[in-house]
Amino acid sequence: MSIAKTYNPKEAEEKWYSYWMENGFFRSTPDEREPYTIVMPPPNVTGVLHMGHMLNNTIQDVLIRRARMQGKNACWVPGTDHASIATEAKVVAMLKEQGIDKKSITREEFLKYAWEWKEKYGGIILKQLEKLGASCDWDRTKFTMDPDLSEAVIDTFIKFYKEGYIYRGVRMVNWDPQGKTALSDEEVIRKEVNQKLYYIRYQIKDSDEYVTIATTRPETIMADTAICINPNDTRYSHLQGRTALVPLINREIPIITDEYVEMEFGTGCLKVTPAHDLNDYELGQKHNLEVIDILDDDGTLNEKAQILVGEDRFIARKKVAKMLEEAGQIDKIEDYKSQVGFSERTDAAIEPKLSMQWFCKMDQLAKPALEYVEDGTIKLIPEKFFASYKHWMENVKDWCISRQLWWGQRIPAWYNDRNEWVVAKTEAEAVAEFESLGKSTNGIRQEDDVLDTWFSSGLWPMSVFDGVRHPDNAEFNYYYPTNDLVTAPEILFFWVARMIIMGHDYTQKPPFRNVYLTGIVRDKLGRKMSKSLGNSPDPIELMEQYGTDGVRVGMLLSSPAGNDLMFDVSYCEQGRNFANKIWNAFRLVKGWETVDQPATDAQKTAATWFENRFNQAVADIDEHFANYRLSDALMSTYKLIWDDFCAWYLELVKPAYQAPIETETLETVKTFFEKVLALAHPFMPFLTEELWHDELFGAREKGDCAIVATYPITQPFDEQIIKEFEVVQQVISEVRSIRNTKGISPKVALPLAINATVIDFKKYQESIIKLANIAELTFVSEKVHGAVSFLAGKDECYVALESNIDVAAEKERITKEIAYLKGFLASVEKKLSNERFVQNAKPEIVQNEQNKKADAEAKIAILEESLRSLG
RNA sequence: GGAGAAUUAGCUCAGCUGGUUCAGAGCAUCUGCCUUACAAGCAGAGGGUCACUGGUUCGAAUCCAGUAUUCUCCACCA
Repeated sequence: MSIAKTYNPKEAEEKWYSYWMENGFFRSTPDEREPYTIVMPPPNVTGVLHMGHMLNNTIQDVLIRRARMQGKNACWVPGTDHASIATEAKVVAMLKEQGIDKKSITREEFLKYAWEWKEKYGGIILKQLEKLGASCDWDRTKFTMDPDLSEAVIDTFIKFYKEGYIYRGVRMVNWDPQGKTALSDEEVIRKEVNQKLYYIRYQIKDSDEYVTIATTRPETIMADTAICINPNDTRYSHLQGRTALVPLINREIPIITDEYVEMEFGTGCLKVTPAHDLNDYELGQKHNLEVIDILDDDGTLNEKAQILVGEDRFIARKKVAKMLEEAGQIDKIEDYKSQVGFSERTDAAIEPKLSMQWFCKMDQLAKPALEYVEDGTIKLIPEKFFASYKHWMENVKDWCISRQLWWGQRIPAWYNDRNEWVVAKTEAEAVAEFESLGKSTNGIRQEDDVLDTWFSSGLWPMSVFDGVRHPDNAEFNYYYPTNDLVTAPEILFFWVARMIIMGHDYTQKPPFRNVYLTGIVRDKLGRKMSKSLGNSPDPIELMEQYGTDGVRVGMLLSSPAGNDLMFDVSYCEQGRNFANKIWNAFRLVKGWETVDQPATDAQKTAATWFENRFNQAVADIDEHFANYRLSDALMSTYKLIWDDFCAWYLELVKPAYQAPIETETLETVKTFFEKVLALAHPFMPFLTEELWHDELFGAREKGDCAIVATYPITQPFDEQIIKEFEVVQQVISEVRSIRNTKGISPKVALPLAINATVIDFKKYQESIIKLANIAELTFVSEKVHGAVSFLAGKDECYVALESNIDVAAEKERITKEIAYLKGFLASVEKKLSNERFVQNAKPEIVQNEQNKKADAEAKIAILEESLRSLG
């Protein structure tokens, strides 16, 4: 029976994914085996698969599949994140398209829309992961707003509150005027922006004098409550204690002094606007200044501004500047570059805003989380991220955890009509709490505050096993701490640090042992792949085009941990080609007729070599996995299969055209084939499963699948055998090379004579004849004259050509080689004659140099002899 | 403004605590092959002052210092 000439991934992919699913191979329940657990970083519920997910989840799948094959109880928990602000923004936009304003509907109505939307569009990404071959335990799929997970979030809030980590207060926060919510520091992205620096004159009261200040934000002058100068600044000493007038509105403000003001910057005078700048706020606190907040939640000016009420801050900026100019109160305007914060999600310019919010105290919580990484309990891979992790942990500020949104877990705080409040899980408990405090419960209500998404995702490794609500449950105890976390470095602080903090606070254990930080997927030009740039290929299309296995291989081929991946479709092509190579190797074996015979000696020799080489490769691969060097592990697998298995082993045992193969050898080949399929399975699950079930291997028992095949275990191997065969390979290559350079067709069989003094070539006689196409192989003990010669190791080989050899060319070639060896020898001798080297270097190094010397001398002697014999 | 990282073949990257894994791999390139598993292939070949300048050392791609270029993270100076 013949099979297709090229591998057709599509069919295999559909067939085997549903087969795995139906037979429960992805499912995990606690048992006596060692668990191996990964919780998937939950993609946003609104997300669609992009190249970053592709990389991330391929890595996780490779790890989980390998662990499963190693006999561990592998559990990969998938899920999605409600992504509070990002999702709410999308729902708001959707409603807007339908002509519905968020303000016009109630919270309950909005949430109804949001849930509908989530049901409709949410989780597309999980479906897409199936195409990738992700072997998640889908029965465990979680969503961060599932009732049990939400309850865990509320419980945690209350616990942290009781432990004193959570407090409520008025602080300067990052305000997103578009999302109309507070943000944490981590959600603010700073970008350099070209701005104008306006030099504005403030008149001194009862005088014709002016003081000039420099600001980038003239629209905030109406909120000024002081002018500040450095007390040491003699230029302005005469102004101390005077009063200035805010331009346009002529409000009186004091002139104060503080060393905070840099004399060199601008004019050395600072306008103090406590409501709209963090530093000014602190200055205001210090000097007891009034706080005038002239901005509404949406970034428009309110009535306190007195002028331009209702205008957006950026329009107001221009208008104020114009009005000042007309009033002659602008000295000059300079171009100026400065850092401005933008909302990570809405990209709106952040407004520092004084606001009542909930905060989580971080300093104490952060300490054990830092220790875990410091003492190696948790390993960051690659380690280079430790420095910034440490820096963040040591400088972490309190975390603003409340968001003025609807989509998320509502903060369990209850207020009465006097705005007194208690923290309680239910209204009933709140009532009881109020009463026990002797406070009114009139008008009891909750505010429209929800918790930061990262507060809930921080619990993810615990909450997916219900470990927050029921820490004693068997599943949690079995699977937690999880093993590996695979995620992007961007969210090291957002997410990883907080999981460690929360995990420790609950369990006194780390939530995972290893954090594998993947790189960013970039295009060939080094640009980050993004939708807006349009430089990202559609992963689904890629999989259609190159096959899922091909794309998986392509992704991994050049992505060492933590390094960015310069993605190019040619990698997928390489992956596809590799899949095809395996497919065709299989076709070869499948096509053989058999004869009931034992293996020949040559076949046995080949099998011995390959077995040792295989074990060597397994050892390599194991080591690469231990170091999380997946691309190296893949490359070792790739070379083992392509070069050693296909190009050498199969060629060695391959019977002549239409000749049958010995049954014993076929069995050996099949055994090896299964082993290499097992090695390749984590990388190429579909192809390997497809071949695994081919009738070539006979009928498989139920459950005998590549997905649960035994992953090869490191076995001892004989390096000598491998090295010896390398010399044999060298002989074969040299003969081929001679053909190539002399323009002799590969079909022409050549005679070969070997003066074997080191290697037992007799053992490989047949192999050499076969692969180098040798007409006659003789063993000689003396130099063969008139033949092309070459050295394989230290044994000389001769190929007698029919035509006379080109003596001049041979001489030149040999002379060149001698020259090279002599140069090499000279450098070795120089070393050895250096007393300080002999004295200082380790004995084995010196011995090595001596070996090199003897080696080179022996080779030179042989070559010089050859040269002489050429006349 | 601070911190970290990178710079090795045309491209993407290995190269651990200095010395036979020391100048490597894959891809690409070139030459020859439609050899009956595979042209998505086979065989062979070429290709690098290890960014630059110094230093340490018997010995440096490897350690140190400086320079250049690039990247990332962190940081509230109007």
